[in-house]
Amino acid sequence: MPGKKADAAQQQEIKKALVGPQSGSSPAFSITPTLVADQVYEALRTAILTGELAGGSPLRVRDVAEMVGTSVMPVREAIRRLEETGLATRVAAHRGAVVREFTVGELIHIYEVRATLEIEAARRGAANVSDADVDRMEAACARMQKAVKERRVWDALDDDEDLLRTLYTAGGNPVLMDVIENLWLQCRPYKVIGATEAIEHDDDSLWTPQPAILEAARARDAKAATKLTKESLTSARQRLEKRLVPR
Amino acid sequence: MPGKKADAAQQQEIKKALVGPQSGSSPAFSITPTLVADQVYEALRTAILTGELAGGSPLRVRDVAEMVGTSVMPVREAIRRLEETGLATRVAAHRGAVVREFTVGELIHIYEVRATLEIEAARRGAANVSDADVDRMEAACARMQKAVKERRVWDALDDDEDLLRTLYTAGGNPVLMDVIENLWLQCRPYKVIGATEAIEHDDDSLWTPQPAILEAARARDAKAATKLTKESLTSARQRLEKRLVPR
DNA sequence: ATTTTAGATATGTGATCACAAATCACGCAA
DNA sequence: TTGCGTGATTTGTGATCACATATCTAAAAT
Repeated sequence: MPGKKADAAQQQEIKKALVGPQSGSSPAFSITPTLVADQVYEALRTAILTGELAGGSPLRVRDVAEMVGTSVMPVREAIRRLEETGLATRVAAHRGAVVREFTVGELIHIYEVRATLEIEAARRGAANVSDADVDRMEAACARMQKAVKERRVWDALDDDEDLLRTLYTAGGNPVLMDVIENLWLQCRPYKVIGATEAIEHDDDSLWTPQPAILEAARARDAKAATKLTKESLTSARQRLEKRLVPR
Repeated sequence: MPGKKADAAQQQEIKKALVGPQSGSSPAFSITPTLVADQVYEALRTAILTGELAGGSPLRVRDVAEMVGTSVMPVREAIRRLEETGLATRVAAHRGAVVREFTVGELIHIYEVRATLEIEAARRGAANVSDADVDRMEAACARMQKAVKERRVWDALDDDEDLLRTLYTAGGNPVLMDVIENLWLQCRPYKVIGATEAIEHDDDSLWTPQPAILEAARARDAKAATKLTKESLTSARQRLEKRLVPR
C-alpha cells in the first residue's frame, strides 16, 4: 500500500512543520487575545510558504488538530481561510483540502498579473516615497545582500519583499498593496525553490535589480522604477517559461 | 436604548434577506452534495451584494444560524470566508464580524486597481476573442439594454459583467480574471446604488460604453478596447470623487 | 479472470454543549 | 452629577459527540 506509506511520511512532515513554532512555549503576554484559529492559520500558512508542506499534501483536520494541540474546529476555520487565500484547495465535497500546487502555467499567469500591478505600484511609489521610506528601503536592501551572502534564502526573500513593500505602500493605494501581497503569498513556495537554486549556483541575477530600484526611488525617478520592475518581473517570467519545456 | 432597537431592525432586514432563497424548499435532487456552509456563504454573499445587508450590519452567528435553519457551525465558516473575500470584517477578537462598509476613498482605490487590471485584460481579450465570444458579448449587451429599459438594475449589472467577463476571459489568464472578479464583488453594493440612481435620473451614460466595447472586440481592435475601458473606469472614478466633496 | 457489491474504515461535516471574553446595567461612592 | 466597580447578559469561540459520505478491502457472482 504505497499510498498509505506516502501519507504517513507526509504527516511526519506536517508534524515537524507545525509543532516547532509554539509547542511548549509559555503564554507570555498577549496584549491582543490571540485566537486559536488564527494561530492555526498562521502555522499552516508559514508551513506552506516555507515549502515544509509541499503542494498536494492533504490537510486532515484531525491530524492537524492533534499536532497543534487543539480540537478540529479551529483547524476547519483555518483551512477555510487558506482556501479563500488560494493556498489550499478543497478537492471535493466530503474529501477535504490539500495544499494547493501551482502548475508552471498558473505561475506564469500569476507573474503576468504581478507585472501589470507592480509596474503601476512602482510608478506611484517612486513618485511619492518619503526620505524615511528611502531609508527603510536602503536598510532592507543591505539586509538582503547580507542574507544572500550568508545563504539565508528565507531572510533574503523577506527583505526583498520588505523593500518593495515600502516602495509600493508609498504609492498610497492600500488595495493595490493588498492584492499584490496576496499574489506574493501564492508565489512564495516557488520563490523559495528558485532562490535556493540561484544561491546554490552562485547566480545573483535575482538580487541585482533591488539596488537599482532603490536608487531610482532615491531619485524619485518613476520612469526608471517602472522600467526596472518590468525587467525584473519579465526575467522572472522567462525563468518560469524555461521550466515549461525542460531541457 | 437606541442601539438595541437599531439592532433589532437590522436583524429583521437580515431575516428578510436570507430566508427568501431556500426556506421550505424540498431537497429536490442535488447531484453535487451541497454543503450547508456553502449555502450559508452564498446566501450571505448575495444578501450583501444586493445591499439587503447594508454595510455595518452585525453578523451574529446564532441569529444567522436560526434564520437559515442550521447550527452555528456552518455560519462561522461562511463568515470566515466572507472575511477573506473582503465582504466582512472582524471587528475584534471576541466581538464578531460586520458587513464591511467601504468608504468612498477605499472605493476609489478599488477602481484604480480595477482600471490597471481591466485595461490590460481588455487589451488581451480584444486581441483573442473568438467569434463565439463576440456572439456571447452581443447577446449580453442586448440583454443589458433591455434590462436597463425595463429598469431591472440587478439584471443590467449582471449582463454588464457577463459581457466583460467573456471579453476578459478570452485573454487567457484565469488569474487575472479571478482578481478582477473579486474586485467586482467588493464594488457591487456601490454599483447597485449608483446604477439605481442613474436609472431613476434617466442617465444612461453608465451603459453607453458597452456597445462600443463590443464593436471594438468584433473588430479585434485592442487599442480601441483599452481606450474604451480606460474611459469607462476613469469616469466611474470621477463619479466617485464627486461624492468625496458632496455638492 | 473481471466486475460488482457489501462491509469496514477513515474522514469531513453538522449539532450541541460549555466556556471565555466583552459589553451593558445597575449601584455605590466621592 | 460623575466616576468607578461589580454583577448580569450577550455573544463569539473551543471541545466533544454524532452522522454522512467517500474510499478501500474483500468476497461473490457472472
